[in-house]
Amino acid sequence: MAYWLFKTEPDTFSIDTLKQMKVSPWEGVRNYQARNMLRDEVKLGDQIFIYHSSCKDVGVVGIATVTKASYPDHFQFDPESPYFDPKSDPNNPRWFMVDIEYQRHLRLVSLKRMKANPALADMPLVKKGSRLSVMPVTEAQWQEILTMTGQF
DNA sequence: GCCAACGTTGGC
DNA sequence: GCCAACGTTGGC
Repeated sequence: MAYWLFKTEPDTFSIDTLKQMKVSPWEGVRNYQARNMLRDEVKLGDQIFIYHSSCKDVGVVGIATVTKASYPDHFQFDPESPYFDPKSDPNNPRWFMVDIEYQRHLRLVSLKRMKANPALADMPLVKKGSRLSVMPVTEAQWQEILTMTGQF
């Protein structure tokens, strides 16, 4: 089982939205590096930190698990969707997604605190200019962030 | 294949 | 809302 961090803008889709939906597709990832991980590496049962970006309280806010691995993101073929990609070929889809299930909220671990923690210095998240929206998390980083919530 | 122009991300 | 940093596009 592997660990990941998924970014989302809470104004669009928050940890609370996920809690209400219980299970949701993680659609709309339109970045090749992130796509490759969603398509090839994120597996059933993997654990995910949900991270809120572009908002007042930026940071890790909860945990989800993968309930369905890698399948084509159908929104890429929907002209009405903001995630529509006219260049994607239905016979060879460009974008993939997974389904995730809400597990629990965490007390906010802010980006500021994560940046200040040397144990997390290798995370793409804390590096200047990083825009990766799906990233791997090592077991040590996962445990460190859990410890930082103070919830045990 | 280079790289300038452009659009987007995301913290602040 | 600003803007630096980044990824993508497309002309050549």
